[in-house]
Amino acid sequence: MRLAELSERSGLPTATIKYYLREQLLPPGVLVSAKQADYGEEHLRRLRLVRALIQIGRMPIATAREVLTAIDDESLDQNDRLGMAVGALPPGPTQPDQDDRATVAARREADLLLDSLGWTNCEDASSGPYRALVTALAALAALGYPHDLDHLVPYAQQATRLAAHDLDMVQEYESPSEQIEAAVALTVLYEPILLSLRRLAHARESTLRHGTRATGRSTA
Amino acid sequence: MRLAELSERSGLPTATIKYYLREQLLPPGVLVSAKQADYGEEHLRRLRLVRALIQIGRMPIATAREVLTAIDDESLDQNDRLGMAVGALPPGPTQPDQDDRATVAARREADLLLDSLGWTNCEDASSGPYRALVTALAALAALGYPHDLDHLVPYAQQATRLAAHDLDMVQEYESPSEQIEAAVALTVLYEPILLSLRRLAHARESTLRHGTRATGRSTA
DNA sequence: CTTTATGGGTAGTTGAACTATCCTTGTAGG
DNA sequence: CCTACAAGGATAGTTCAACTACCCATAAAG
Repeated sequence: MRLAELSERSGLPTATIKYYLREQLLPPGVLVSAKQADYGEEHLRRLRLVRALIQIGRMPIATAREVLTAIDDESLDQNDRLGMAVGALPPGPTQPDQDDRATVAARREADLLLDSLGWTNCEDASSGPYRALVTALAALAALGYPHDLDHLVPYAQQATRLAAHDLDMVQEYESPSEQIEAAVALTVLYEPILLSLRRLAHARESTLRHGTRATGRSTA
Repeated sequence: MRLAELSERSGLPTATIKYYLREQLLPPGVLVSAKQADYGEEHLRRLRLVRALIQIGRMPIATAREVLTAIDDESLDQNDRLGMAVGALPPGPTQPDQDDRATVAARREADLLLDSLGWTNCEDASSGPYRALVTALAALAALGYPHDLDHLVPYAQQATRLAAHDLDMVQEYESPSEQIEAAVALTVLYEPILLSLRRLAHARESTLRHGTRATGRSTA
């Protein structure tokens, strides 16, 4: 199909698709003649994935490119490829963390949690999720909110169950490439689902506890 | 304390603090004399909350202002105030949703899920979380990934447990204002914790299932 | 009484994600 | 064959959010 048709079917302006081609988020179409390219269904699908990563995953274009590069790299072995793809997902490794009092304490708390769960050496101090965890714990501490093991362990338990469920989903796929794309897509797309359900559950639980309650925008 | 000291203690440039004052994210200090203002500990704390909302909650300044306005508004009754505060948190109500095939189907799936959980009328179609849920389901569908009840119910169950835990935390506080700030802060700050733990659990679970595995940036 | 710092306002900067334009090249109808 | 319309590709411009640098008048300090 032509660029114009790709644009129509994806709902994106041609200028945006050209931009994605330039940024290498979308592989070029096959040149049917020096000035005409042809795109297939795989381009449409890739475009949908790109939009999911950017809009729903809220990740910058450079990050999306990294992820897609890892997904496409058939030269690496499966483990490295998967590791690079999900490792590139935001939150990426942030700056070498200022070592203020609060951060050091938060890091200790995080290590304590991971140790108590037996999640040793799964992640060293450089991974995005670990950093994000420490940052959030530091912010909680700075505001005086609870962030000790008693409060974190329930979260970790639910996370463990979700992870098992997620891995089951990924293992439904056969080919390495499919599994890696599934791992990326399901990691990213189930995040808003989880957060939305938590918010909805807050509202539900609050109603149960306090009777009627305004639950957001019903007033606006 | 002076602006300069507030800047030093919060780690933010004075220019940024002045910007937040202008944007009404921070109440003005008490004018000690037409050209000198004085700030207290509550300003420092508010500044930390603002940074948490913006950096960790990744919300735009305008949204943070809405949330803070609701937190501060002592004129409303507790339910409305809480509802407005958490209702303003992102993802806010997005545009009136294009009614393409995929979105309609996703909405039906979402309604089915909420019905099957008995979460009726907790949230109507206009709330942010509901919209985010529908959007994510539509994206999953477009990519051909599972998004049916069987896959969503486990997520909803874990979300329910987390919500109960969260409400317990909020109810530890006595005053209405404290509860509302706690609800906002804990809603926002536990989100990255939950997502980080899920990612870490993915790595852990993957190691258990497949033996060694590259878990992200260890290769970079 | 001078020097330096402060608060407040205004305008400029930066980076990300597009978007509009131009130009060259095909391609097709007559 | 010739002309006109459209596609592809490159380049520069736009928009928005979040800061940030500068300026000026006023105070507080020495």
